[in-house]
Amino acid sequence: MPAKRLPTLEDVAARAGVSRATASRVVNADPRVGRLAREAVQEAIVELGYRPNRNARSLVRPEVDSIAVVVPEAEETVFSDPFFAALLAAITQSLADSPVQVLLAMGQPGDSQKIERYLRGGYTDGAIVVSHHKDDHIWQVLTATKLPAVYVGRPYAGDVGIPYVDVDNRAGGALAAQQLVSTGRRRIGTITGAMDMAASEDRLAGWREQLHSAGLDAGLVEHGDFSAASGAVAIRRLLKREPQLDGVFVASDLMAVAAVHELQAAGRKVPEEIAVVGFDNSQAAELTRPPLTTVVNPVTALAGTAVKLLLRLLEEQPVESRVILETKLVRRASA
Amino acid sequence: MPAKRLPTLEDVAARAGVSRATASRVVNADPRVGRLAREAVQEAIVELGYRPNRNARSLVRPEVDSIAVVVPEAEETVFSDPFFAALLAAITQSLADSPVQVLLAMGQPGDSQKIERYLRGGYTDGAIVVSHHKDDHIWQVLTATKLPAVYVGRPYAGDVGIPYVDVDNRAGGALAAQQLVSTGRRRIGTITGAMDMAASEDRLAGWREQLHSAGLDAGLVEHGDFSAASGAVAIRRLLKREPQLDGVFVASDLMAVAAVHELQAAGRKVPEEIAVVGFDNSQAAELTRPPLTTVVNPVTALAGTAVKLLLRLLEEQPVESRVILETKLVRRASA
DNA sequence: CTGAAAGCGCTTACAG
DNA sequence: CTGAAAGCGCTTACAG
Repeated sequence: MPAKRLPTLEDVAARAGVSRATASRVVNADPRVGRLAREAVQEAIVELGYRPNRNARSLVRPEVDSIAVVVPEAEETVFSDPFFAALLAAITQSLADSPVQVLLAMGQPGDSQKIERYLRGGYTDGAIVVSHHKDDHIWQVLTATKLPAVYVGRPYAGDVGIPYVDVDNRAGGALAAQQLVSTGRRRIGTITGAMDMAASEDRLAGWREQLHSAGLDAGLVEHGDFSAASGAVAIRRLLKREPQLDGVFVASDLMAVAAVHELQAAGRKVPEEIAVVGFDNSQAAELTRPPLTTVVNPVTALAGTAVKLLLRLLEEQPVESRVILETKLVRRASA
Repeated sequence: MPAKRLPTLEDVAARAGVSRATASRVVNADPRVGRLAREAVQEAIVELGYRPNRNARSLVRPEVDSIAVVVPEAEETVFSDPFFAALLAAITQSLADSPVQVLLAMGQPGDSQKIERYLRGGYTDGAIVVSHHKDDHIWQVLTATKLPAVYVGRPYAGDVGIPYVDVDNRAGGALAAQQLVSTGRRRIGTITGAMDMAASEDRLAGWREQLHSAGLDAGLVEHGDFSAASGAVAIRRLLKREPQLDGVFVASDLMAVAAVHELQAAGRKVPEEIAVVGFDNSQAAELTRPPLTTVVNPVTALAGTAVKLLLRLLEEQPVESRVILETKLVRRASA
């Protein structure tokens, strides 16, 4: 007799004096079980503290158990950037009423091996990949293993045969630039996100496009990496390069808030002397002083669409290969 | 032939011209497999895009697969209160090098049924329960199903036979009060957390104790629920009740930051006219103006201890029934 | 080094 | 309404 063994359905059946089949039917709320049998089984379940073995069930009833949200970023990043928090909350919420588990797989962006091993390992039935960098090999793994997957954010490599949802980042960057231009700013810079990500490229492209068509210099570009610290550093560099800087588009609110703090610390008035436009429309944008003018990142729609696509993929139904969501500018005090 | 079937080990074996046993050994990196066989199997795996079926493996090799972090709070709360974010990050990190999955189970605090069903459902091998309210029946479920579990934070019902880790909340409340008293404040209030949680009780008790022993009125108590909004409401009530209020201990930084904003909006200078002490030592405490004096909630140690205890429980080793972590005050500008 | 066979805990036609 | 039996995909003594 082993030291400790969890009670199985067999134990429950024995105790209730019925067959495993009947016990199983009770557990699964199958209506065609007699009252006496049902009650006996229910009692046995309580007495034994029976919990079904999920693995055994899944083996024989192949349903969707879990989907992984893959974020090739460090844990600190994931939990400190409100964009991820909001996206994760939204994904979790879209699946709240289904029995599908949401697993979170994170890992250093440089080293996606752990994630790749995870994806290959059969731990999950599908994946939503959220923050995708140029150098990771995630899509190759997804393709090789045929794991149903959806990207949030255009894959850097372009169309790789995996459907994706994205916000129109290019239009967003353009909106931001337009706001700065149309309010009379002339020395306009931008702080980009990590340049190994498609979103950063697109936002920059939109910004650049607008400056060009306004006949302004589109050279005042500094690269951040979406972290608060990088925003502070970048704005300092920008000021150094162009002391007359009077407007800046920062590719995320997290960086933008840091940049505003930095500007204020340097004695520059926002928005009087320099206007700042962020991206994301996160809570922080609203709470910081002055409140941030920013481009909306429709997190809930992004999450909902990704989940919907993945669920369809898992049911082997056809899905759009890409969905691009519109964005808009929210005008507040900073620009 | 079914429309679509994932390749199994059997398929791999057939393709490689070996037995399932050998194929299995290659997948599990068993050294005693000949080079030719190994290579043939590896090739087959790649060609077929084989992913092992985790359920089948777990069935036969009963290892710890996943642990659930149970937070009986709404998704929004979990993702907006930095305390949870920090705790989740820390728990995830402690398990980063192990193959153990971290599942996140959330749900409305009033309605813990969904969580209870989840816990009974056999979805996970163990649980860390993080934010526990008086009315939920989680511990009863854990006890009934013998699911290995650890609480972060003293269970409201007291010693229920489930080990827990907690910070010394009572001492923390006392430290906060002491700081206010010792800097000459005399009309000192407090904003509590949700009163159906042990942490709120303990922090309040510590605060009360100190005021009593300083011979001050300990009646200026307003109840919040740990949300930012509740902090704002509570400080207004406090001011209404006692316009001379010159010090307040707020039971979380999230509420404290909101209270400070509210005070500033009402034209009160912090700390000159009114001192504020928070709890948690979250990032926000550092970033808000003025920076918050606050009591440290040692999140990393809390998480690390909880994981350690749970892992031991899962290995059926004996564990302490409770671990209480010390706390300290971090002095900044707000008090 | 390799394979045939048993078995993990469950569900589900099938037969009654 | 109920049970005997097959089978899900894998691992692992056991025997060779």
